[in-house]
Amino acid sequence: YILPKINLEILYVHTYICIMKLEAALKSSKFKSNIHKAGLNILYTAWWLKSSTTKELKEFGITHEQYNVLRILKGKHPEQMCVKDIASRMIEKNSNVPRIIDRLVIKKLVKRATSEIDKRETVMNITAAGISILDSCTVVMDKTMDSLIDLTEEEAIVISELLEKIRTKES
Amino acid sequence: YILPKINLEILYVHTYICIMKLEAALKSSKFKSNIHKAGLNILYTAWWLKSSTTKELKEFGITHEQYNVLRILKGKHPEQMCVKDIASRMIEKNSNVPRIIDRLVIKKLVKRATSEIDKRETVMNITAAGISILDSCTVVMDKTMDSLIDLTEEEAIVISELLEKIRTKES
DNA sequence: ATATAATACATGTATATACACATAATAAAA
DNA sequence: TTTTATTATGTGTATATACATGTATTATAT
Repeated sequence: YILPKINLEILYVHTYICIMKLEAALKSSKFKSNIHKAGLNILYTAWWLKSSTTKELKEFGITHEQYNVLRILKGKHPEQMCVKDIASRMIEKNSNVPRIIDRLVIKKLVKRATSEIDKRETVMNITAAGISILDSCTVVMDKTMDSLIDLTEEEAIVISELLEKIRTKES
Repeated sequence: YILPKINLEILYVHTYICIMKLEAALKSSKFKSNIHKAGLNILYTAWWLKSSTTKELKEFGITHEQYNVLRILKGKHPEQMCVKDIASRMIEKNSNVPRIIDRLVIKKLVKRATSEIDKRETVMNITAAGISILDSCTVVMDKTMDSLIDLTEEEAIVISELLEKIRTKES
């Protein structure tokens, strides 16, 4: 890859700019290694991204995780999905899906029933109200994501490939 | 930057390899854009990294957040730190530091007292037991981090710069 | 000096994570 | 078929996040 140099200086012509170096974010002067720093940068950026998008969801009365479940359900709609299927698609794999569903059912955004085929399974379906609220959320969320992640197409691809390289493990 | 091409194919000569493309991780066939995909990759990689390191801490009986607080306290040791100072150095800025401290005090890894200078402040100090357990944790954590994040020095620097570019905002 | 504002922290509540364990239903084995 | 194992989910507990609110202390303003 040939990446264009990330020139932050050019932005100084504008009024105020908050360059969020990790050193400033964590008030730490130096890190053990660049590998270590990359790890902390990933963790901190994820927190930053999640808390920024969570704020946007607040007016809709749902959490980031509930939004995630609704998106997963809509992806298969009108097909039903069981807890296991939803869990396997969650960003945070240890999410306690039954309890996230509980709250969505209370809000009538999701319907829940026992599967006819396998009575161990609980099958979920997004309701019309759920689709409606999800669509409104999605507009805001996509716009927020685009404004938060201000990278070129090329840079976005590189960051995905580097992150996927990190997660690639032999065994 | 001139990044070496990330050649994943070369790894196939080994026995088994788990290439964690985001599509596989989230069982999703495609994403709205590369920007969007980058965002999800950041969130998912952070979860993956955090849950992997959390497992390592389990034998020491502390959580990722407690480890973080201990490291912050040791960084200033033998100086005392108040809640506000600790909070500003946390990776997750909304951490409820007083309650994380509660658990560390119960385990006698941290001592807590009211500040003499400003009685609103509570000042914390890591104990000898705290330093001892932290040192053991750090050995394991650093090794884990290095084995999880298998990037070249150059790639690690690029990923940090891209993440810092994302967080850089004008206002 | 007194009133008001700001600060630092504690605490309460709802939600979520992480994980252990219980239970019912299904699959597999003897 | 009966037993055993596995699977899918529910539930309980400890910890953490996110956020609102209360309280004591300090700073500021009049």
